[in-house]
Amino acid sequence: MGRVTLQTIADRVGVSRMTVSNAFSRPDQLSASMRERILAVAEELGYVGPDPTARALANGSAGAVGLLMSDTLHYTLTDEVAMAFIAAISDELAPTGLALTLLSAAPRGEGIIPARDVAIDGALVYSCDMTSPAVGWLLRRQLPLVFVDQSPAPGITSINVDDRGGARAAADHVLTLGHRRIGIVTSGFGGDYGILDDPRTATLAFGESERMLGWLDALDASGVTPTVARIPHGDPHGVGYAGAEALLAAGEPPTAILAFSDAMAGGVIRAVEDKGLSVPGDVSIVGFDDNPIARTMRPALTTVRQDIDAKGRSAVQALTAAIERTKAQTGGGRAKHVLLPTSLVVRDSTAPVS
Amino acid sequence: MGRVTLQTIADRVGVSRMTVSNAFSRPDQLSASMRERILAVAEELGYVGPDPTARALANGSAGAVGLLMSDTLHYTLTDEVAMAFIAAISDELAPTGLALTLLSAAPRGEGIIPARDVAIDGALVYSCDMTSPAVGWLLRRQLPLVFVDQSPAPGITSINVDDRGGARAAADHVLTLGHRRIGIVTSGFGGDYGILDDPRTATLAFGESERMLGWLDALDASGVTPTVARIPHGDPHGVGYAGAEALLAAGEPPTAILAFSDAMAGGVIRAVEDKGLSVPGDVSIVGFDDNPIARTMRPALTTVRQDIDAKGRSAVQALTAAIERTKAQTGGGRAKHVLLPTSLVVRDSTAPVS
DNA sequence: TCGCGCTACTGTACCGGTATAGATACATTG
DNA sequence: CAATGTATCTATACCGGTACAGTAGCGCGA
Repeated sequence: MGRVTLQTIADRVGVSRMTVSNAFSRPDQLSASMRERILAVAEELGYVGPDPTARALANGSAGAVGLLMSDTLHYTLTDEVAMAFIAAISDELAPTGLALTLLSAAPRGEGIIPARDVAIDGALVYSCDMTSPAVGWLLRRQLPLVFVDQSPAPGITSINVDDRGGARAAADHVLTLGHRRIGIVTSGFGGDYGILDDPRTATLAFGESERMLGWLDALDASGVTPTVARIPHGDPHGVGYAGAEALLAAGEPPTAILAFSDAMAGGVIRAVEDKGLSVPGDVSIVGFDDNPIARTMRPALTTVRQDIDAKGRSAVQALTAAIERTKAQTGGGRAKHVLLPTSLVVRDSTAPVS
Repeated sequence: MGRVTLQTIADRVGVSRMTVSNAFSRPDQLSASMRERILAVAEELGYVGPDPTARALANGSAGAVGLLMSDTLHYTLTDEVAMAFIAAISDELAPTGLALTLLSAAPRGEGIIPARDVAIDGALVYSCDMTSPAVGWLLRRQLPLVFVDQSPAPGITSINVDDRGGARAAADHVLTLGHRRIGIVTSGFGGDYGILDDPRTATLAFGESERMLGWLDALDASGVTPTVARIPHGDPHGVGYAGAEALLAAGEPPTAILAFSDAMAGGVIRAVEDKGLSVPGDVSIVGFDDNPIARTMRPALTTVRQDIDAKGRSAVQALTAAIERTKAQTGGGRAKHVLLPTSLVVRDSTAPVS
């Protein structure tokens, strides 16, 4: 027995296929009694409802949006901040009925490239390398896109966080506490590793670079030159640990360390304590993100808070708006560039220099 | 100007639409020179490739699999264990070219139910309530399904972890250390809350119930009756904290506490220490899952390890196999029921009773 | 010179729906 | 009672591809 389609039901009931379609998709187009008859027969034949694929083709919308994340999907998926972002997205997406499809940027497979071959109505591009082929495909497909935590591109709506301002606030905070020997621990793909000679000229990823600029804004203004340790991307705890070790080994140890993320700050704390120093007694530490773990860490971590929920929600709103516009053929609708604020959250990992 | 389709290109090149289709999808079906001409024109017209939706309809496969998670997608997405599971899934899925679509079980939207309306080739159902309408839709759609961390259902492949055996090992461990006053902290949706009179008769979710049985297997065998605190589902840290508080307040405090998860164990540790007791000096604590945080916790957490990576990979393998079978019309292919092993990992949060 | 097989391309019929413009029959109105 | 609605259902033409069964042309062996 072949598959049950609208036609199967139509034949059985003795009406046109269109009427059956209406019974499911536009109930106001037929009489209640007819609708009931049709639904009864459908039920009897085990028909679940119009086939999503066929429906998608006919009315030109897939019912899903894509989420493209960095090549290292695995790392991203074990990162609390990224997860909170996805959670916010899914919350905001739920009432729209759109599903969220994860697109891996690294097409390890043969010829199948999700960013090119998966049916979606639009996509969020989160913290990706612009030169990635996956981003290229999305652009070529002319899909509505929203860039998040990426270098804003002309014509494409972007949602960013004031990383620079937040980093500046973090550095100002330790400066105000009297610290002058300040270390920085950061991490990323490619570029230079180890103790950086000149962090201003180093090749850094977008977010990393913004935070670096913020830290340096404040430090330069006070005439302080930080020691910067940059570790290859990897497990954040390990990265933070290695970074702190490098800083503590390099000449006079810092009395304050600014970390690229809270996850890395956790490793920094551990390394400092393993060295026999106390936090914040001997070394003050500031993280970034206000990861949930920052609050449960011991000592509770001073950090720069970004509103991840707002980030996810704005991104979805911008995307759904763009999808609407595309559907309505309303051409323009200029790309917006949103910058969400950050704020310093002072907890127990920072103290005046002793 | 309308949209560019195969036909547009065909007209332009002066060949049939089928030949253009072959140029993209079956290069061996035409001459290299013709293919080049076609690709050149396609490039010129800004044609990206065959439309995924149309292709999906024509060859009957969507190129994506669904992942249905519990109603509280938000909580799930902030849970390290669930995330590690997703990461494993996406790793295993990558080479197949299938994308992963997140299906929310709770359709807050108007009439759109992702589990019914999104185009997928099959789905993983992770730790869901079987009575959830979303599961019902997936079943009715006759999609290839794999159940993970759920009560196995006849005819549906399931992947489970030996929760019961693991819990038994955890309980045996503290018994061996000499503990006799043992507390249990668990949590879930619905059912009874507070200190449970009889944990055997309580209404518990599947995973919760399996672990409970395991703990009781061992404790009963030693004639030990545990005190069980069950807290409504929520932030695991808070849940663990509240559970431990309840145990410590209830009569003679336990010298060992078994927690439903590592995340909850974190809250338990904090509550115990806040009470002025030391871990493991006064109270030994065992978690469950071997969450990455278990290792970085202080004291490092003794826990029951489950191989989440294997869980995700087996689930994907089972699902892709089922999808293959469906495509090949190979009817049967009996449902498999996989049970992955667990193992006790002893760290610093347990010690002999003093 | 005929038959054969091969390559390269075409024609047609789907995949399973939806939009839109009719066609009917019956009720309403002046 | 004719004219106009209006609620219901139907016919047809897509949506943008792919499968499969041709057909034409050509090299080649006998």
